[in-house]
Amino acid sequence: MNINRTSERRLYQQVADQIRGLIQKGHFEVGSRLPAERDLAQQLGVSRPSLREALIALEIDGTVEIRMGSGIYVAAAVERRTLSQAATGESAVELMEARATVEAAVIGLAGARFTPATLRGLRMTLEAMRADIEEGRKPLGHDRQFHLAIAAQSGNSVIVRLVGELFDERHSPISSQFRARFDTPATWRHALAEHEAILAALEARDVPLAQMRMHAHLEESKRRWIESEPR
Amino acid sequence: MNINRTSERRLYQQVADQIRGLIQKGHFEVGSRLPAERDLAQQLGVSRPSLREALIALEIDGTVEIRMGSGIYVAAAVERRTLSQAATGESAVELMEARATVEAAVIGLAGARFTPATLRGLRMTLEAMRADIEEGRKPLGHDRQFHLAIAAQSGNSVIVRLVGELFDERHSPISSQFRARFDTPATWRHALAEHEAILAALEARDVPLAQMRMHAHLEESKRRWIESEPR
DNA sequence: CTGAAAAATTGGCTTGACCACTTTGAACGG
DNA sequence: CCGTTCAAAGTGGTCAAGCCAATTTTTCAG
Repeated sequence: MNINRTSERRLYQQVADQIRGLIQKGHFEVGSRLPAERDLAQQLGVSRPSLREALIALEIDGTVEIRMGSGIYVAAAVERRTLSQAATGESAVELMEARATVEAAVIGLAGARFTPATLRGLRMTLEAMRADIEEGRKPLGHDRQFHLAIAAQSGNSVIVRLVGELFDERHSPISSQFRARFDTPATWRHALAEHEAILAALEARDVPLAQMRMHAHLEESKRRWIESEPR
Repeated sequence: MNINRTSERRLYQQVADQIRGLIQKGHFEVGSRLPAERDLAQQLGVSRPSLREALIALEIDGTVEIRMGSGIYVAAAVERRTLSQAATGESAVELMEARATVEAAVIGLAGARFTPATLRGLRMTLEAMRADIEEGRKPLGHDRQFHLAIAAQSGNSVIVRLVGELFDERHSPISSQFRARFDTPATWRHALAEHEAILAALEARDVPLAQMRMHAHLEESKRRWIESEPR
């Protein structure tokens, strides 16, 4: 039961995913007690501090409940997820589908309103995003800025709010694992390339193409999410 | 900078709170680097593993960003707007434009999934709406049901929630006058007729036409709203 | 001045140990 | 036989010290 030590993702994230998987596969009943920290660490092939870091992550997202002196228990809240089999994954999928539908439509609305100035702004945002990636920072903020700047061109504050809320939902407590699994330099580079394709279509004044590419971008994000899901 | 050791809260939670406080009080600038783990642990009077547990909690909730070999950085605060704050600066006109854009796109997504059974359901809803109007009741509930039933055919719960929230926003305190001005038998009859046109397009399996008519319906609603506005 | 290599810095992870709280079960008294 | 008590075992909570790997800074040769 060893874990790849050279992965880009931190060890506690891998361990947390592994434990989530074991719970969802039914290796541990809801409400039951997990093996003691010392034993579980040995079974998973990691040290106790690393296991504890994973347990804190699992405790924060409500997968597990830790009782001092007693043990680690599978939280009742997980029951919902177990019912629909990885409902967190599915809701993340639904979220990305919703974004694909809405944001493609929004480009249609914004359509003709793009000016050279706003296009320059978008390009600057993407350059900042590229710098983030190359310099090891998380480009999340500029990712958000790109999507919101496009929405803003609709001139409709309700739509801007909507796009922002959907974007932020990836980071709600429910999807806290989203970032952990999704956030690697490789996936960010894909996202950047797709952003640039969208911008290129906008610069060419080809609104339908920009719509298609926005849709494709969010569908690809969904696919990357699904494929990164631990088995 | 000592921490109460006999508290019931776990140490990592106390440390995480303390660091959040320091950031919020401005002791650490956004984007700046925090002291190294070893130093920070000593400053806070805890061991390095305990500090690391706190950092994981802070990393998960997005307060902090950890870069291997580089340092711990204060993440750019993603300001999360609350729903209550939603309506500031947003007009009913913008709301209806947003609905027109989103709900037309949703029909495209739901598209081929309409079955004879669901179409029968939609027709029944419209009959109930007609009955409401003729018998002097407010058809608001069936109006909502019609829009939500269409959204539900997308098979995407995020979209259903979205359409529902946008519908309900007409009735937020800000738009309390909406109903008073808009809610007349004449306008409801117009709305019903437009609903029936949408349904007819769906029954004819003409998705693009249905999209156009949904868009037109909500644009017409907006127009009726504007024209009824007192001058 | 430039660029590459070495040193210092920093986070990532492990081992081993001790403390505090909870549970368990056996001894004890009724 | 049953309930109580209390000590031992089990479990999470925390700490200390150290080594490794990635990054940053410094040094120094060209």
